[in-house]
Amino acid sequence: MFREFRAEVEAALADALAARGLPTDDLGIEEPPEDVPATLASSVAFRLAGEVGAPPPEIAAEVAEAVDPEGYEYLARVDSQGPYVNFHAGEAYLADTLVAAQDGEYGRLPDRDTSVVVEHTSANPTGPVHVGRARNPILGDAIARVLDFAGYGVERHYYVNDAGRQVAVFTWAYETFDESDLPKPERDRADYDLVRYYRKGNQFLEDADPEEVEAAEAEIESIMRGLEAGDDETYERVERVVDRVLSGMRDSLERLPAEFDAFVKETEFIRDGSADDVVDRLKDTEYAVYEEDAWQLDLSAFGIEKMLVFLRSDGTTLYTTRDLAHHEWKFANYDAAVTVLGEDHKLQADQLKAALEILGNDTDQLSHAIYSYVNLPDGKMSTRRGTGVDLDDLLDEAIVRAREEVEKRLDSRIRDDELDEEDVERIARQVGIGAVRYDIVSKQPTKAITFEWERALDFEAQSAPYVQYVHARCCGILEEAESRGIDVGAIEFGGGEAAADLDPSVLDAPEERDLLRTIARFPAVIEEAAEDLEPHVVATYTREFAETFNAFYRECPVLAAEDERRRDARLALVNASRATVANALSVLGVEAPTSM
RNA sequence: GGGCACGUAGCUCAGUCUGGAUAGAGCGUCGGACUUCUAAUCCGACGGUCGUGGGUUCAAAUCCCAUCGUGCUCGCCA
Repeated sequence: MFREFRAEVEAALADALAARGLPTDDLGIEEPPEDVPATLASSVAFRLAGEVGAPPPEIAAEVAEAVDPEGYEYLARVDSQGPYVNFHAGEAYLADTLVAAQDGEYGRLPDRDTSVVVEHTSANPTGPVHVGRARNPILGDAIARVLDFAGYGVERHYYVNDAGRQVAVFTWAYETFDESDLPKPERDRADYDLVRYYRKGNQFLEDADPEEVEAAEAEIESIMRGLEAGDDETYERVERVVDRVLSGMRDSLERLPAEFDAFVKETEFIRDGSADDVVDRLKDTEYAVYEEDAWQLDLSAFGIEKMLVFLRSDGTTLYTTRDLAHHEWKFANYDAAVTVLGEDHKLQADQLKAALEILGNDTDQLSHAIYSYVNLPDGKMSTRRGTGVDLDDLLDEAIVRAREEVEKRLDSRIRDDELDEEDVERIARQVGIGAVRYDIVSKQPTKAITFEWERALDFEAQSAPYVQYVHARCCGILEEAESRGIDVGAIEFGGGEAAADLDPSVLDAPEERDLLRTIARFPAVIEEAAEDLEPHVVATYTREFAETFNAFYRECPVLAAEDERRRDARLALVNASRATVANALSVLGVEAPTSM
């Protein structure tokens, strides 16, 4: 209801100002501090002081007087406090919020009939996913979920780099080295198995005799040429390695979970000729220059000083050339495209956008979500060098520690439900993985993260379990209600005749009203997170929500409420809370346990 | 060196885009609350030159300029 209320406030204030011939371009609508009872406020009086020639408090009082709440559904009262105009929501605001949030899909915004392709992760298929890379799928998946919940038609794509030097090196190494020369794999899975060849190959290229290296390089180059020429046999050799490594990486990603609608291969854009088509079209533009036998793009008109080579002197395309074809394909098939990238790809992303514009595309369709890398306290993670923490190890450790916490609490449980081994397993997994995911998704993407075990696996407040616990509490109350024969789903609202009819106005405790007001804001939080591609605002919201709910939980007994009307209203409020926190967690990709 | 990001309590972070009411949380420290719908919870105390210096403004953590520190980047790699 917050979004509706905000729209009413804007309209009412603009009307009042316009009627007095005052400018309405900046209404100064803001959320007041916590101790101010209003739902929204305006600081417009400051700006009008010069215009009107009166002190702001005087103007604020006048404006408050001039705004007419008549005819609005939720705007009940307007007053002023010092220089601020305060807007108060009426009973209908809270009552309608309570009703709306009974819907299990509460917070989902109306369908926008707009398709968005979210490309994320797209890690080179060279080995197991490590924690340094894990921010991408966690952020990317959350962005996809937020957009979906905000009413977009979302597809998730993983762009597979199966045409670059790295996979050529990999293919050569796989075909060259013998398993008996390799260390034991860290796990019994394809990506852990094959990465040994990749590491061995890279090590060889660094350390071996120059002659041997030269021979190896010749082989690697022939693989790259074969790919470029669309040679089927080479393609099959490479795919044999790529597909197997990728299947292992997918297993890791699915644990987060991060799943994809499509794995789009770079080689597709070579084989269907679209990369060549891009080259031909770029050559004809005024930005194209032929220097040192290579075709390049002068992007200085776009504020980019670095030249973009789009065709090598040997006539082969580059990653970016193929990515241009890839993006034109996205533009042809979707209304919008979002790509989640590490900050090290920032320049490349800018070049890509400029080149797409030169090719005549509307680049407003393309947004990049850029995040900073996750480093270890003593340096970078690298698949090639084998430094870094594998995502699987982090998730395993998280589950082990979560399990210890569950077991530690088993004895002291007040609640007399019996958790069996299956429950313990489930809770450990939900909490452990949720904690890792939440830790990463709750921070601004631009901020660098240094990975530390203890911090990533801290289950205390401001973590996933803190929020998950609220959900479990809601479920506990609702379950208890059901077991006492109260049909929460059948509680009806306002004006009905049954005794169980619910009257939201009995929710008059400050904790109840705070909770409803917080629930009312949820759809606006989704809207903001989707617009800015910043799911961390949803995480911030879940914390505020959990705090507000816990205050309610402390002060307002539900099942032991003084009378039935109050009990039923509170049950509805718990039901609304459950839907809100469940959906907020779902948007973050964090599971919501029904018991903990 | 050029470009881009980041710098808020001892530590980890919200708030910055869109300037506005005494700058908010958590961890840690100290002190309290379980015969109660789950204590992975709650309540209280302590803790801040919002990197620094200028500027714009009635008003700056927020905008502009400079500066310091950190990270990323500046391949016919991806």
